[in-house]
Amino acid sequence: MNVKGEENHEEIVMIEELRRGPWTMEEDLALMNYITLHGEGRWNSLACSAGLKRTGKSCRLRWLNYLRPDVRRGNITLDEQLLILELHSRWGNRWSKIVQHLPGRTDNEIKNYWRTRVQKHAKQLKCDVKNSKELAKRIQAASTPTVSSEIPNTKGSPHQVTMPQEQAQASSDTMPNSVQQLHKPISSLTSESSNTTRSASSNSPISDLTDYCYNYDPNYDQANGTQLGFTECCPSGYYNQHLSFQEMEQNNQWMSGDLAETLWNVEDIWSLQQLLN
DNA sequence: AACTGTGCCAACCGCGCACCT
DNA sequence: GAGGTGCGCGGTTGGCACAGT
Repeated sequence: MNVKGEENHEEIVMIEELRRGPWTMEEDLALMNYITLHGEGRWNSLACSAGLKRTGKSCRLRWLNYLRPDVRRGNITLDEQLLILELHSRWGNRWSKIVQHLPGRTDNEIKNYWRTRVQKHAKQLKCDVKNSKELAKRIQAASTPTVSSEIPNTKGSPHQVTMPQEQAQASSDTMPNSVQQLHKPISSLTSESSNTTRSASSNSPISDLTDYCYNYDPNYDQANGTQLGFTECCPSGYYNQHLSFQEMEQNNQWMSGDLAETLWNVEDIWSLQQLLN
C-alpha cells in the first residue's frame, strides 16, 4: 500500500473509532469532569483531551442541551407556551433567540416542542401555525384555569380528561419519558445493566444523567389544584421552582414509596463528580 | 401476543458566519 | 484575500414507548 493509501486507511480508522448515538454515563461523566476542570470551548480539542471518541459538535450539543447545570427539564408551562408563541410570532424559527427569553430551556427542546405539540394544537384548533398570536389566543382560551396552568405533555388530546379509574395508568402514561425513567431503580441505571428500554438496540449503557428529580412537596394544595407539589431539582440548586403537571395533579401517587430514594439523577452525578475530583 | 400507528425527543447533519493565520 | 478551524443554528432523522387493533 502506498503512503496515500495508508493515510486514507488511518482516516477511515479514525472515523470508525468515532462514537455516535446515545451517550453513556461514562462519557457524560468524562465530559462533565473535563468541563468542570477546564471550562468549555474548543470543543474538538476538548473531545480529544477528555478522552471522548466523539466529535466536538457532539460534545457541545450534549453539554448545552443536557449536562449543563442550569438546564431545566420538564413540561412546558402554559406561560412558557404563550411566551414561545409570542416570540415565534416575532422572530419565526429563530429558536436560539427565543430560548434567550426562556431560562433553562434549550433551543432543541423548544424546537421539538414546537414541531410536535404546538403544530398539533394548531391543527386541532384549526388555526394557522404561522399565525402565532391567534394561536396563542385560542390556546389560552382553550385552557381551563381551574384545572391547571400546564399544557399537558400527553400523547392524546391536549385537553383530554382522564377518568379516575384510569388515573394510575394515565399518570405514568402522560409523564415525560425522562420522568418515567425515574421510576427505574438505580440498579437499572448502572453501567452493568443499563441497557435501558430506550437503548435496546445499543450495545452501550445509556446515560440517564439527564433525568431530573421531582420531589414531592407536602404543601401541595390538592383542593385548589392550581399548583402542584413537585419541586424540580437541578444540580447545584440552580433551579428550585414548582412545576405543575396535570397528570401529577390527577394522581400524585406515582412518586410515592421508595422511589425518591432510588433515583439516579444529575445531582447524584454532580456529587459523584465532586468525589472524583 | 403480534402488529401497526403515533408521539416524542436525543442526536446528527449541513450550512453559514466569525475569527485566526 | 484565501484557506482553515471553531462554533452556532435550524432542519431532519432514528428509534423507543405506548396505545390501539
